[in-house]
Amino acid sequence: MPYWFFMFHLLEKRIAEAFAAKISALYGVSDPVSTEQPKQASFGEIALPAAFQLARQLKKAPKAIAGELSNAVGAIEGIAAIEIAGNGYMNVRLDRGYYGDSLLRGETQGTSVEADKTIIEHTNINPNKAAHIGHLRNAILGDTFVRMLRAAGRNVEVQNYIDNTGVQVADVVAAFEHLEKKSPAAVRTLIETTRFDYVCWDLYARMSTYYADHPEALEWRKTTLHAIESGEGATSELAHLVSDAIVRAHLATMYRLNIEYDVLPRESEILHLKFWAQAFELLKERKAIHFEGEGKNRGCWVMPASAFKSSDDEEDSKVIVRSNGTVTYVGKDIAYQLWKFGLLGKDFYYRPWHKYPDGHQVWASTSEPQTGSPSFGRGARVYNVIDSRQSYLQDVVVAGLRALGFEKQADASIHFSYEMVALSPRTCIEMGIELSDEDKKRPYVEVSGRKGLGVKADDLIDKLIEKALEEVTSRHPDDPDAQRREVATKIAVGALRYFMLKYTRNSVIAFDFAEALSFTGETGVYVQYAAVRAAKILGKLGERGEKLPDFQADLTREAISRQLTDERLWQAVLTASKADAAIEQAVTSGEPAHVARYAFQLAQAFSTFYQDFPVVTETDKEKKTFLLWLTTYFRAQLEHTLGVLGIDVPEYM
RNA sequence: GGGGACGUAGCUCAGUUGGAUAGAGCGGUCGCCUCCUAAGCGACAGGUCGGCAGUUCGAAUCUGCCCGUCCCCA
Repeated sequence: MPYWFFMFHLLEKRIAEAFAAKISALYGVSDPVSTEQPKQASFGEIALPAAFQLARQLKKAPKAIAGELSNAVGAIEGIAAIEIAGNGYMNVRLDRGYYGDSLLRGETQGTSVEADKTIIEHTNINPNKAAHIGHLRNAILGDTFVRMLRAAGRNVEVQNYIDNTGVQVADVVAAFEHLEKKSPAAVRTLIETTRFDYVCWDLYARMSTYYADHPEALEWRKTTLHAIESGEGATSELAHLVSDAIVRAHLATMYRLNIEYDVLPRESEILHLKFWAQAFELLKERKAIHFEGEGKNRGCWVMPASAFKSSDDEEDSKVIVRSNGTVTYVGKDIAYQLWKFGLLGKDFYYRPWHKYPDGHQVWASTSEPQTGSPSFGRGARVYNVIDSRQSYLQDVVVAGLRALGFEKQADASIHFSYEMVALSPRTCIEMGIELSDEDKKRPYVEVSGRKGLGVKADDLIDKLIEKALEEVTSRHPDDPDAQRREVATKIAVGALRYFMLKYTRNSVIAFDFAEALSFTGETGVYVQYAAVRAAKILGKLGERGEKLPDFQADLTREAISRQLTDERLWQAVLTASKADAAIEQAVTSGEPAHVARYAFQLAQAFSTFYQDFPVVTETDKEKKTFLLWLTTYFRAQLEHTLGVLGIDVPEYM
């Protein structure tokens, strides 16, 4: 990564260090000096509030301290001036020529990828029906965070856990066997001839209704779960058929959104390779859980509440193994989390599952020994992208690690939580979902797979593509259909990914079709449009028979300095140079929305530049060269930032 | 009952560690295509940052209480 990607950061650091040294020398105070963005661009580029903090300790007016400091600090490379403003702010003005020159001529450093592995688990959809918009938020957040970390030089492994032995799969299997009377062969035909994930979506909702009306049918669920766990017989075969087909459908859906995975650890292998048994021994051996002899949890293995919350009430203990000997989800999750850190003492085998068009291979766990397969897991840090409703269970998992003595790994277990995607009442009505008067007044209505209430991911993507195609066709009616469709697809994906990313993680998204289908304002489409226009300027140059200048040769530092006296150009350069600072900050705060927000600001800066400066027709040679350089720089930064968001730039729009 | 999240413009949301005149998009009103694509640009209107008290030189931000919405655990 070129060091100039961090030009702004570098100067901030340089200034902070220079002031910290001077403060220490003058006042004997050794606090780190913080920098801020000035409230208004006209104040300068970097603001130092240090005088306010010192004022209390030194019992002196902030303004006087600021005056002393700015006089004493002396010349700093790359800084043009320091001004005192307000009650004691020190505002720094950068040397514009120095800054622009560094961006143009800065030398590149080799990319250093961290040795430690970061594991990100996301998507994790029950393989029993089509993916819906809630799953999209999970996958898009997870995938974007992966891209952010990789852009910041981290070594990342993407896992998508598949619960192919759970209740949800069992219910669909039971529905095929008992409601539909289908043999495995008949289901195989369905898989080959229908939108199987959609068929299962409806069937799952039907089964749930049936259970509600015929509670005795719940016995089917029990026997089906047993059959699946045994791994033998027609029912088990059916379960594998269903879940494998649905997993393929999910991966195809996610691939439409540029989302790929490295490995699919599956619950069936966790069972057959007896991960839980191993974890159970460990938990007992290290006394992380104990057998309850009395009370409501009599006969259960429980983890004391004191391990995961500020209560030692026996009532709040978490049951890990039920009195009938079956293990709870949390128990299995602890085993799985131990495996992710390489702490379980057991491992999966892997077989190739799917190869993406770019050659990237996804592996799936298997219980049969394989030759030549890679290894997974053994992470130094683990992010679990799971919605906030499960934060209690995630806390218990981390407490389990802690109780086992794995403090470091407990600290490195991060629940990357996010709020759910619900439906706006308006959208429910549009979709023909009946709402009670009470629900109509709510800001949103929760989706429910059990009721089949929700927006399917592929339906939404299709709808977005059709809408984009209309727009593309109205602008380019004569272009070949395939080309228009390709452009429309990139626009649709950009719109969807941006929509899911623009909200911070802890805000509930009340999904609204009108909003999601919007292509104006703060949208992915707006950012793509900026990137397309930047590329178009450079394309236009070629059409006119002109060549791109050799910027390093043609633009002297003096020339850059002259051009950057124009405030508008300076602000443009400044905004464009902050891409990696924005990404870095978003990584630190764990908030992909910050990258989306920066992308929008970057596109806004370009749109303003585009409006103010006709590049191709510029007659002043030096200015034209500079404008062309800035255009290439904008283009690179827009594409880089969109890439981190997983959004492609269309050929045209 | 216990734990957590949230409450900012008509609507949907940002708001870095407490800092300068609280921002953006949508919606509304009014302008801008002979010129690299108007999926764009500019301007205007719109606020008791849920309420009260406190800490502080300074609070949308921190603390306490209250009101309201949602989620989880029992």
